[in-house]
Amino acid sequence: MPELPFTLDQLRILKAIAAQGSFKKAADLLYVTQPAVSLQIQNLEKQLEITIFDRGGRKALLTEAGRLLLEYCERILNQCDEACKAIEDLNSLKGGTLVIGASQTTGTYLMPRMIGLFRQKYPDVSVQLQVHSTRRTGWSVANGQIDLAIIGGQLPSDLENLLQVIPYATDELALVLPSKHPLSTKKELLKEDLYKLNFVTLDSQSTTRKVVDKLLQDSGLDIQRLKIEMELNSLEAIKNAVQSGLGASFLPVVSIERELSAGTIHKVFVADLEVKRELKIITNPSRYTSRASEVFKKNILPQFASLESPLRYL
Amino acid sequence: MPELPFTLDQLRILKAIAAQGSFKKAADLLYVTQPAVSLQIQNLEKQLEITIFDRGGRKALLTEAGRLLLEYCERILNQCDEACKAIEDLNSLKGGTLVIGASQTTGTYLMPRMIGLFRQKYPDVSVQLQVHSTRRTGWSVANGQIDLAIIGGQLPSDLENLLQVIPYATDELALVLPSKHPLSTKKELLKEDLYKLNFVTLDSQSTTRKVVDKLLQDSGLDIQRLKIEMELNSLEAIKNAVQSGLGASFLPVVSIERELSAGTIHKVFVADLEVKRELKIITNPSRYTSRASEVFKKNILPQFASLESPLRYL
DNA sequence: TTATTTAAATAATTTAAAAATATGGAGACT
DNA sequence: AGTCTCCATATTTTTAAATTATTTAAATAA
Repeated sequence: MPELPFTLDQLRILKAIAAQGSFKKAADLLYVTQPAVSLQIQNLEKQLEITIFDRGGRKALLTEAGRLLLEYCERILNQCDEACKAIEDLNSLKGGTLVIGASQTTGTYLMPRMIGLFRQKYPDVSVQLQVHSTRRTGWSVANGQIDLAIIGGQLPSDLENLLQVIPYATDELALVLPSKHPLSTKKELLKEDLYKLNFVTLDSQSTTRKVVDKLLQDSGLDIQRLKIEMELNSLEAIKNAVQSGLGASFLPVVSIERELSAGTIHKVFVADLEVKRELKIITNPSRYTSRASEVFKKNILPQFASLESPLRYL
Repeated sequence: MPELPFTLDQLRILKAIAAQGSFKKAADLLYVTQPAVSLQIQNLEKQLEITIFDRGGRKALLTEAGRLLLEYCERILNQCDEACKAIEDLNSLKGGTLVIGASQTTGTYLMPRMIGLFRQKYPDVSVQLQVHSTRRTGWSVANGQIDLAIIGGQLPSDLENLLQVIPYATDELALVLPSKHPLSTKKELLKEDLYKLNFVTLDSQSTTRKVVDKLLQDSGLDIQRLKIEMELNSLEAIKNAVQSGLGASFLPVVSIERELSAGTIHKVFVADLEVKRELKIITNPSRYTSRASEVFKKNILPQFASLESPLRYL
């Protein structure tokens, strides 16, 4: 690694003198005194072993070596300016990439709207959405591949300590029935009614499925007695199955907003049963937090939910 | 003129850390202590308002902003290296341009050989030869358009003080006759014999012509009585005229070397008459002297002549 | 777990570089 | 000649950056 025989300040001074044709004017332009300019150029000339300016006449004129150096000087300073701009853009969210992690549910129904809002405000930041399991999302946040994620399940305990986990919103998993189902007209079901239903569920690996099972079990239900018509790995598929009258399901309300208002699916309350899960924001506190990530967390997320109110849609 | 938010040293450090993956190793590489490296990066991060390195783990990893900055960093440092190389080349005469001025005579017969020798030694320095009158050459040297010149005439007195005038060599203006001329067999002519000759001369504007006229006049000759057959503006044309038997002429010996050895022109001595002029090197002491110019003056010129010996040809 | 190693941050001191102020000299213009 | 402008130089002051020494934190090994 060779030492550099000049500094950016010297190049800046060189450029200013060349432009102004005068040491004095260059000094004024750069808000320094004239001797400061003289000394810097003298240093530069000493270090490069060249004469840069002809100081004889009325004007300070570049020598051949000076002109050569000036060419490089301009290029270097331009690159510097560009670098500054790029960094500024990054700081002011006019560039960069935000990588967001989410589970299937939030990734499908919630994140697109959030990302839409974010991109509307910061169209120059590209956003990448990675939909994975809670576990894998957690690891990605831990090693920096994901800036910020929303999860609905439980993190492995080792990750739990490593990451910052902030409760974000409550996601209700509503019991939904086909609109033609006999029980769909009732205002409220009893827990025992659940045993009469045929369920269409997510497959047993899914975090959401586990959460539902656990909550039902905790509320005293025997999940073995529940009849499972079929297991599908896509919420959309389940929704279609329910709408076709194939069975009932516990689905996140965020995923059935449209169907509820269209009346193609019925949401039914069950006495003494609330199937809810906490959505949590996870970040890695020991890693660099990009501005984009900060902004997303502080400005975008709160617009969609708070701890007190359920998830809402803009 | 915006202030620059970073220094080249900081960029150098950034690059080193990125390459080594460690602050410590970068410090070793740059022959500074580790705190110096840390502090500089901290300054850089403060000034740019970004985080550049993820220092959490075993290795120092670049953040997104860091990677962005590094890209520019590499480009900037490369340009710096290139600039250094270009300057070095200039210093070691591997580049640059040498502008030489000369009068018609020296420019035609002397300079090509000198420049040939120079270019043989320094093939990467391009040389430009400007043939002008003594007056114009002088002004060009004064305002820096010409690095160095050889003149045979008298400079205007204002330029005389401004420029450095170094006697270089004596250029003899020999009386030449057609080889068939009756007088060409004589060993030596008398001054009076000149009145019998028909002269082919340079036009009266020419410096060389003026010099010749003045010397003849000074030696007691009445130049009005000399018969001038014709005035031409080219030495080559005069040489041809003389060879064709149209008349005699006073010509610089440097211009008739070939013809003398071929015997197509005869050089004749005139008793008590020496038509000689001083060739002088002129430079501008108040201006930057390029290496190429220095070398030309110190190494090339002395090989062709000295004050004691007349001009010689290699 | 605890000890050990390694890396980076921090604190305090020293050193060095780059400013400013004041002054002097040379060329240009009146 | 006299004045003005511009650059160089000398000296002092200020500021910045480097060093040594120490602390903190993380990763590795016993």
